[in-house]
Amino acid sequence: MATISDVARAAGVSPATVSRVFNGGRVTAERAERVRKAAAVLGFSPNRVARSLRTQRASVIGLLVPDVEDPFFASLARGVEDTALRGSLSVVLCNTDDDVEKERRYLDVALAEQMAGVIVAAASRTRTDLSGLVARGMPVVAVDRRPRAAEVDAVTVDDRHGAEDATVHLLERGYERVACIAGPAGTSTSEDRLAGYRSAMRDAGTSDEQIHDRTRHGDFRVEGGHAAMRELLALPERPDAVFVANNLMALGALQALREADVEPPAFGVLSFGDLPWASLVRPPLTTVQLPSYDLGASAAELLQDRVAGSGKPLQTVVLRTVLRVRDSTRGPAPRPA
Amino acid sequence: MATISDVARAAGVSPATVSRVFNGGRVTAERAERVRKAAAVLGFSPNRVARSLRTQRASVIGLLVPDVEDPFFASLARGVEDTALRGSLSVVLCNTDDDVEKERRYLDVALAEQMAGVIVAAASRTRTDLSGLVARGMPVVAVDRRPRAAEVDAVTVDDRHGAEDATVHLLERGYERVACIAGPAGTSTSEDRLAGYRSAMRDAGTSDEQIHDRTRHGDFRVEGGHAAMRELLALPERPDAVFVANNLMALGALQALREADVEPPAFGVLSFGDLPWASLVRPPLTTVQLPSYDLGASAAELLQDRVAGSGKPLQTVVLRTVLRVRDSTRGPAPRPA
DNA sequence: GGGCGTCGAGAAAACGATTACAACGAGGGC
DNA sequence: GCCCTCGTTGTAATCGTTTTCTCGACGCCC
Repeated sequence: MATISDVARAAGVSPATVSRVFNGGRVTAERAERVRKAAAVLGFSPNRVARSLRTQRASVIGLLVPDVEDPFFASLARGVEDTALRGSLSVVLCNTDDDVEKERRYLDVALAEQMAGVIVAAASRTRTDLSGLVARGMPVVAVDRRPRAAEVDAVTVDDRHGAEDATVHLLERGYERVACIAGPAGTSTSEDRLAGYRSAMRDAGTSDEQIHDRTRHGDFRVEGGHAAMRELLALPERPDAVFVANNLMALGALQALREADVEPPAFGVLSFGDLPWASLVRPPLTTVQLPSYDLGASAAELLQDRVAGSGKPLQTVVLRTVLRVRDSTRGPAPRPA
Repeated sequence: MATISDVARAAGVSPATVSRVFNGGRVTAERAERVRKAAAVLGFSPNRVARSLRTQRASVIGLLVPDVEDPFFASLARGVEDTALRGSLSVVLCNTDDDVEKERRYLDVALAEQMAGVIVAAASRTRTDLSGLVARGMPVVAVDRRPRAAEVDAVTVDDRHGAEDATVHLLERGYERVACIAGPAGTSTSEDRLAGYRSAMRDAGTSDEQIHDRTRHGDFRVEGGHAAMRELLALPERPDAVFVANNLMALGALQALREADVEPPAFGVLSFGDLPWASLVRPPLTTVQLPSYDLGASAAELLQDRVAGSGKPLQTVVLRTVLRVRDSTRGPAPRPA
């Protein structure tokens, strides 16, 4: 690779001048032209590593998600990447597997790598520690999940209302014993969605004991949804519908239902979080659609502002969910009169 | 952040000694201990940017895929990331959208960023140009799709045989007019799969004209599959089964079938490339399972070898596909005798 | 015409690590 | 006892940029 000095020599100027040409310094038109020509001939493009070292700012941001194989986070990642590209930032992808230790190691890398900033879907609301980054002046944006300490910008969805609306929908459709497969304790999304479910159930007159009995916690993964659904089906007072707190667990729940020969919509199924194939499953699945792409895009925009040095006060952007009603919640079989 | 000199001062040694402690140089045990203690106290970890500049080698690799929202590439990305992590490399994610120009820009970034290497699922077999990177000594591994110029390592699947087996399966199940929704011309995966389909059809005695008439090209995306399926359904001699060359187009094809009230398995549907929900669609979809994760993992391993300076001759690793038979190809309705 | 402000360009000092080289001390062989 | 060798350590150069000075030239105003 040609260096800035090579270009300088070829154009008969100093390296400083070349740098100024590429960074918008004041250079006479004639010299700038000579530099540009020389750079083109030599195929020069500034070494970003050296630039980073000097400016103490990289053109790379980190994106920490639990698992990019989850369609929700894949879409979010896509939103981040598209937006970052427009700001000529590169995105380093990190899968944390919701493992706080793994997450911590990645955050250390972000520091050592002098990344321009980090977007993180925190593995744990209480145990994820972003204060080290913040203290060292690294811009951080929380996405999807709120971290406990509120010292960073955040982009989330309105989990609580989304879950409440969804649960109300199930009740309105005539289901009488609506169960809930919640996420793991300790993530804000899980807790908020559970809160929404509970709130709707209480409003409908269900007792706290019943609500508690009909709630299971999964791990936001297929297997967890499967196991939780089996437990729910084994209850003495078997539920007739389930609100599942994320897409992958809904997949597991559907499998469990199929194994037990229980079919929607006689048994109502509603997934919080869309699935690309939700309309193809028979019957098509009612879902709460999450603006996953926009979540990523907004987070990336917010981060870019911070990287550029915006001094705005911290903000939390909350995006809306949309209930997409399909056949899986059409209503229970009419009861014999 | 503490620098190496800070640590050196705190430990009462020279920066060189600190560096040696961290890079396996010869240092007396007593001093090494002092250095480690000082580093721990100061929370020091070597600045990777400075290290990269000095050693001319980064700890970041680029991963260029068409679209990480495609479950196939998401899984592949996951394989790359997991493997890279073990070698303490970070992965920069780049979505090319199969756009050669966008891909070229990303390759330029890889150079400017001095990345350790690049794994690329080439946007085009003929127009993707990796020679610039290779000429500058950057390790490159092609994944999933073979580039034309064979001067790089590659990890692919056995597309041709997989497609041939799949087509044979459809024929064996009694379908008589097996159509094909192929990918865009110009990618090796598309061409190899089409070749496999053709080969099986010819062996079954189908004429080249008929084969040609029953073939449509899509863009590897949902919409392309949808459009192609509609065209196929409108043929005067309507096919009774379709071999779809990738997962997303299969999704589109299924939608088109549903809109036309055509149901598998009376109409056979087989997807090349798995879908996480293939078993949930009714009827469950027969697929050719691709080792997407392993594809990524192998590519990352190969790249790490190269980064470490392995002088082995170039290699191409070909992974096997597995035909996963499900109900969508159970066979056509028995014909009236 | 002199002083002053402005603008452009170059020299050189960072940024924080690695590493070639030289220096130094100790130990062993003769 | 001297010299050679070997193993550790420190000094300083280096990677390729950006950026702060400094300097010179130029133009303008009084």
